Amino acid sequence: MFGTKKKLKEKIIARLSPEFPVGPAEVELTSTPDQKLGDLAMSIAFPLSRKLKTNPQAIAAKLAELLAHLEGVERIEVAGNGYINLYLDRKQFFIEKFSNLKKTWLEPEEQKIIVEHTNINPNKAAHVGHLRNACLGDSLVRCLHYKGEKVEVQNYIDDTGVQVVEVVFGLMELEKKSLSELDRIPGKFDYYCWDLYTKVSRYLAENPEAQARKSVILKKIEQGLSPEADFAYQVSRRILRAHLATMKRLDIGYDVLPCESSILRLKFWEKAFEQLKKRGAVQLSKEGESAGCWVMKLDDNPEKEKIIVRSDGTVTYVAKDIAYQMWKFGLLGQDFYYEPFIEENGRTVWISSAEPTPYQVHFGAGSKVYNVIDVRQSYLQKIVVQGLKSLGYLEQADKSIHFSYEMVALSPGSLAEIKAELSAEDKDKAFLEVSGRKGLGIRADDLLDRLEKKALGEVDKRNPELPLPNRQKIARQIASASVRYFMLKYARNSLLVFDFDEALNFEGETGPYLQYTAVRIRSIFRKFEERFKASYQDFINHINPEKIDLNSLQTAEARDFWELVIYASGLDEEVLRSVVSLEFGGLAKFTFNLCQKFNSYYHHYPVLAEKDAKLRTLRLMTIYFVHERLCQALDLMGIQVPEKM
RNA sequence: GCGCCCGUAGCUCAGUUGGAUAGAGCGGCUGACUACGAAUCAGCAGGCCGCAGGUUCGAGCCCUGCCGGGCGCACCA
Repeated sequence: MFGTKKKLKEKIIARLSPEFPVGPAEVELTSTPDQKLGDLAMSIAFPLSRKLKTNPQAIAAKLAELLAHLEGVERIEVAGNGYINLYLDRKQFFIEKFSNLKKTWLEPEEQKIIVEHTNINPNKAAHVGHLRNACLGDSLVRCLHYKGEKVEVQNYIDDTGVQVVEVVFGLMELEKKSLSELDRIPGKFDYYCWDLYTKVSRYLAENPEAQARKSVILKKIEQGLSPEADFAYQVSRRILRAHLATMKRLDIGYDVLPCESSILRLKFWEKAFEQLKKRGAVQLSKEGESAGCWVMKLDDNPEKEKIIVRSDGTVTYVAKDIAYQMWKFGLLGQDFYYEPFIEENGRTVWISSAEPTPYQVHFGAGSKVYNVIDVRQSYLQKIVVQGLKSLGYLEQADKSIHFSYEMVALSPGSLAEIKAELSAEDKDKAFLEVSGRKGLGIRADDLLDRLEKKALGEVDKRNPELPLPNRQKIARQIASASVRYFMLKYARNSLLVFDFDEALNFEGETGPYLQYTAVRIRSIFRKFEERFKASYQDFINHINPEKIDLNSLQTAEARDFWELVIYASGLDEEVLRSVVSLEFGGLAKFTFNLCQKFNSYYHHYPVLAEKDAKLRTLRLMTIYFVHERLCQALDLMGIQVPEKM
């Protein structure tokens, strides 16, 4: 559809521009509210009527006359009080789309795009809030790939921050563990730390004097002194492995894991600081509350200033982030060293190192950067961008995108299910924010386990003849699809109140519904091969699309066929819209609607049972067409199609 | 106090730079499995789009004010 519109638009402008003041900005082809009103609509007559001070209907009639006999357009009508509706040449359209199923009209625009997502503090298990981040980020990556962009996926690891420090504090001071005992802690280490982290938070709240001991540990970790730094290293690496394993369950992967410890040891900040000072982007505050600190003034509010370097010379989180952001754009004049961390499906995931390594790989230096971070960080992200601006990197500041989304909260029902202990104040709220510190959260692996268990039960009922490993694989695919669709279907600005009943539903607008639709189409393909003793793919490849006869279709079927075809052709546009708006709800909705339309079609028109060979072939082509588009859409959402369901 | 976001059906949410008759899912009520798989489909009920003004050919969408809710505004990350 994207390609069709693009071509049509050019032709329309060529026809109209000699007589009317119209250009690419004015001519907009939109869909009609009803198929009866045509396939594409233009509302250009309305703005023109204002400019030319005549009534819109008269202008529309004139325009329609100029547009008569456009290639690919069967007829044009003026409708309503001035809409111009285009009816496409259906056969030509279908043949073109059918013959170019693997092709996209979208084109890459950037040299290299960096997408940073997941970014979980390596001190506890991943929870549902992190899943939203990773699912959004991964779908963006997939859509950018589809568009033809070169993409690098980064997952930033804050392995020296206070969150890790608190777990180290817990291990050393509360649990009295030695470094060698760490490896021997049984079970899921990320779960162990989940509990330990809340225990430490409570301890620190009750024993304020312990803060000093914690600060000592923090300093030692930042300076790389043992054994504290070794503890932090062990803890963060082991939990990082757990996080990557969790994300792998959702088919989410990464190219590189830049670590804060590397940023500190390679002195990235010092390089950034020099540039900032030279440019006057930061000033040494002489008076007031911030005396002795290096601060950055805010563009939109000169009264306010943000502290970048503390009076004791240590750097804040934003400072490190500015340096990191500069590195992403290749503005630091320095790179990390790298070593392989793990291998996933034949893809190496690299991790940063402060020491030279034998590996000649390089990351960063993107032309555009997306940071997938929740909305609460908007203020800090703005400061990071301002840092780039005040250094004179205007283009980079412009292409430094904060992909923000609202947080995940828990419904009262969900809180009851995890047996959360709530304060009197929290009990009255309609929902509660996920909090690792309080231990309030649904762990990602717990959710996936529950979904898999439920899915396996359903698969067992329907496909008892399948071997257990197959059924388990299907259950995993269903659980993953369920989570991914759930995380994508909401607009990113809307607060997601997590509820088990909704998340565990496999019916209606859910991931499994989409999978089920694809499975049923494939089931027809399989039956075709059994019945006709021929490869379905070969059959499709040998069809001559020119020979199809759409006029032989009954009125209702012609309508339903066309609706399905034209809707399925909207994928390219939907992907582009997702990438531009960073909203994936539209893509999710598109896929769901496509499935609904197909399921309805499927109930009305038998395919294999159809006696008329020509009609059967046309229906086979139709469902093949839908299947291809559907699978592309599913892949963009990271949803796999099970062999059976 | 300042800034950002949200308010649409009983519930959870869509609504494509302002466009034609505001849509889904869940829940409720009717129906449809000897069929290419019922994790499905067909249908019914359910709406002062928070409230009040304004802008215009046209407003759920834009502007102003108000009401209700959330999140930011640290020498925390």
